[in-house]
Amino acid sequence: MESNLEKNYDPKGFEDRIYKHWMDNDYFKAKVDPEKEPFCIVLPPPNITGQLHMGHALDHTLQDILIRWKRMQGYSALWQPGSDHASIATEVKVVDKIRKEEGLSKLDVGREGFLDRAWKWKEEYGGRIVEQMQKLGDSCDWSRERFTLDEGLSDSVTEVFIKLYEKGLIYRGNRIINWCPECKTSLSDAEVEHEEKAGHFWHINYPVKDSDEVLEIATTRPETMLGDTAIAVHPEDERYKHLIGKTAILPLVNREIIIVADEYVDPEFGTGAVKITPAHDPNDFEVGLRHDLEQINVMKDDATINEKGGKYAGMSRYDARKAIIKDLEEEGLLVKIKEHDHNVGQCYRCDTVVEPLTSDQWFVKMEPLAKPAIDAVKNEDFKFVPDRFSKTYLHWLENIRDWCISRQLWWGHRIPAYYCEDCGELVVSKEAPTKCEKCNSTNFKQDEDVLDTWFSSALWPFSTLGWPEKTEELEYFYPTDVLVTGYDIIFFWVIRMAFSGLEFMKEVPFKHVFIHGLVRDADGRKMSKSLGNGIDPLEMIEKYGADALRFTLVTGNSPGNDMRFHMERLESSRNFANKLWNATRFVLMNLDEERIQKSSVEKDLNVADKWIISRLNRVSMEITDNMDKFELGLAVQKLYDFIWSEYCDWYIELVKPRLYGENINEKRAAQYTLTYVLENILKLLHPFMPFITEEIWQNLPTSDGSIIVAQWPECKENELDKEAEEKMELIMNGVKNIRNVRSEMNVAPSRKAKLMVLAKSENVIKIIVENEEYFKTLASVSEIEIVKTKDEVPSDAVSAVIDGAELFLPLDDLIDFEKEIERLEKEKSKLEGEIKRVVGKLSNEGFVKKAPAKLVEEEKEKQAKYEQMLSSVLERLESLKNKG
RNA sequence: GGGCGCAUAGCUCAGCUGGGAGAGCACCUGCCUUACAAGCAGGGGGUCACAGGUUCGAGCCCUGUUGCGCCCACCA
Repeated sequence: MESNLEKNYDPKGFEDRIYKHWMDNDYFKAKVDPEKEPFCIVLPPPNITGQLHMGHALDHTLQDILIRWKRMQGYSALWQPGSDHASIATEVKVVDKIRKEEGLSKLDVGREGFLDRAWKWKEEYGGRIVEQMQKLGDSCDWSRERFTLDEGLSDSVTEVFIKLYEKGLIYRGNRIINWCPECKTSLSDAEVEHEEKAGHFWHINYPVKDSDEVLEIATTRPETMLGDTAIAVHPEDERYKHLIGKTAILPLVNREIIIVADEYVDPEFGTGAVKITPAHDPNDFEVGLRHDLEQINVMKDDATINEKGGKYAGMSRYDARKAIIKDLEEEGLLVKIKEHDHNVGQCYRCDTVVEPLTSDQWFVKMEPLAKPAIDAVKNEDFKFVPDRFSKTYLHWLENIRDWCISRQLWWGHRIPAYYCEDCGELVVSKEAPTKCEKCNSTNFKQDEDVLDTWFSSALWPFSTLGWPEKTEELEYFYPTDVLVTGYDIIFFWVIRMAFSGLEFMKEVPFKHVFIHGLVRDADGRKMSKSLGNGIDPLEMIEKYGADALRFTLVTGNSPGNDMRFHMERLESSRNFANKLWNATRFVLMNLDEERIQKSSVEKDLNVADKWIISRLNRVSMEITDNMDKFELGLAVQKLYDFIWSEYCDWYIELVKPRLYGENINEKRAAQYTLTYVLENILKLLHPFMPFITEEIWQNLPTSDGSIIVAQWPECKENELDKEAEEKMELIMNGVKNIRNVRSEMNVAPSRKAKLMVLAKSENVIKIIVENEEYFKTLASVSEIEIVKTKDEVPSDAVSAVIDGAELFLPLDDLIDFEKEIERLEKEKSKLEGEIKRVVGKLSNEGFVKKAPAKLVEEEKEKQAKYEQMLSSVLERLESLKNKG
């Protein structure tokens, strides 16, 4: 038959067309279908600011594999897409754009003006990443695409906020929080990255009031002394006991500060005396609460010193640090400077060093929410894959602190809280109240802040399905089945989805959390913009095709582990696609009719057909099993080996004689099997390489519709044909051995040779004779002669010993005896090694007694086999040496 | 300070419940065999980091050591 496939594999020629075909036919649309089991994955919503990077490519490939696989298994499979408004990232980008294009600041354009521009930005750029995802082949149900700031999701955010508030789990308070002076907003603990940095320990003397004594303290951030309101010592510290309750004079500022006793102080560390700055240090804040200390915030929102800082006002915190050190030195109060490494918190968005400071913010009270989330993992209501990440999860939840959710930004969900402008009454509600219940005022002002981006992402698994409405989607698809994400966002997202789902749906949001690692560059470095070492997945798709990229990302990758991206691997994936492409061309070229019914060829299937079908069945069982366990890398490796090494390298070669032969029945059996196995290969490969499999599928005369909805091959143990597998093993072994001998003896490939077979077993002889053709075509054998004894074999023959038979190739003058002896010696020592191992095992009483009987039996068979083979080799050597 | 991961062929990595060490790339030899040179056939190459232990049997389980990496943490 004519093949419609292009001669060369060129993914660019069909990937976009295929994607369009899927879209036009609504194959990604998931319906609520009571006849089917639901399967749902929610896409981790990419930021609208984002471009598709390798991390997405990996993350999406894994999800798409699972979704396509389940869809083929007959589930109603929903991959729920959408994007995240990414509060900070987007706001920074838009602010920057306004500044560049209009020369205006955020305040200049005002809240409304800013939001207008931000939405326009979203309209313009928010869709980019969707197009990029489509290049990769993501089979999301795009008709259900959501955005964290769209109406429905905003409703669910408000609903959640109000419910938590009414339950007393959201509160507003003055607490110490992480402040980013660059983004000018508060951050949650998760949004601060800690990095060990070289710094200094400055030892400073604080004079004790009305005495000659000084108290030496040590600090890493001298500028915060402007806000000191106490010094703390350990209550049992003999050195300082007499000073407790006295006051010290804060140098430079000349404020009187109290000396308190607090268990928090470690007498062994530093000088054992700690300056306390409740407004700029989380520990000091706690100490301050215990001792009722004043909080003096000395910084503005850009981390410059404010008016409370006296002469240092207006300086940046670092300039102030220098100036203060200098002044202390001049006053003789600087004792010493020590090198000291310490942890510095940095903003996860802009890397600016975060300043802890006290501020009025909104918080979620975490402890009551964390508990069910902890239990859920302990009770295995949902599981991490691999399991070790449950430790990370539990550790974070068990030590969780309240979550600061308010952000001093405009792009996001505005907090549904209103203040009476006359009496200050706070009202939390969906709409602005019309009248103050306390003072009857009608002047209300909404809270200026927006919510942490992750507050809305936390609701993603149910908000996207329609919650708080009771939609049929929610009923059907929740809880979702698998969440696929990188280990780096367990804290940000997984944890928050877990407790949110449990709180509002009373059920875990997903059954499995499938964790993957990072894609690093070839040198193992993290891909990053600043290093410029990022590899653009779109460029790779352009050059090698999406299938090759997907294949590369999933092969040899085990769950939770980082991987390095190597171009050579991408090339080898592309080569694999090319291999499949060409195999298909071969099949298509050799078909004569549209469809061959199995029933019409069943009686003509030969050992090769039965073998490849049995192998296909076995492999498909194993692959399904691997996929059930999320071992996608193992599954795809098996498939690769089966397709390349068994289907292409062996089976296609095995069918050629029949395809080119005269016997029509034999030919049809071969044609049937070729296409049958190919079809199933395509199905098994489809989740991994969707484009090429679809392109080929649609060019097969035997296939219907789209492979995306074809049925996943299911197989049972009893469909395996062990006899055919064993027979083919013998044939392939023989062929391999003959090839090996010929190659080692430097026999020209064009030279045919007679094959003489010496075997005890009639069955072995029968198999070899029946499959004479294969020896002829695959091993350059001219004819086969069965011999009864060695005497019939010419002395100048080379031999190969396989299990059950001895194979001889009489090569007349071509024999190099020394070489042959050398080869046989090698064979001999190999066999001796094997025998030694087996005998060692079997002579071990413990093994024979305790190992499974089946295993012992197998070892015994091996021993007999090897000994038989060895004696053949020895005889052969003997006769050669006699000759020489 | 706690927790976790990694160490297997020259390179990058697989190795699922313990039962004769694998792949890709690289290397060597021979092949343009009418699907494929992005290919075919054959080959070389590993004390599975180290030291103990459990076991009839350990790359795999346990203990310890070393090296590398990551995460968490309020010692100023």
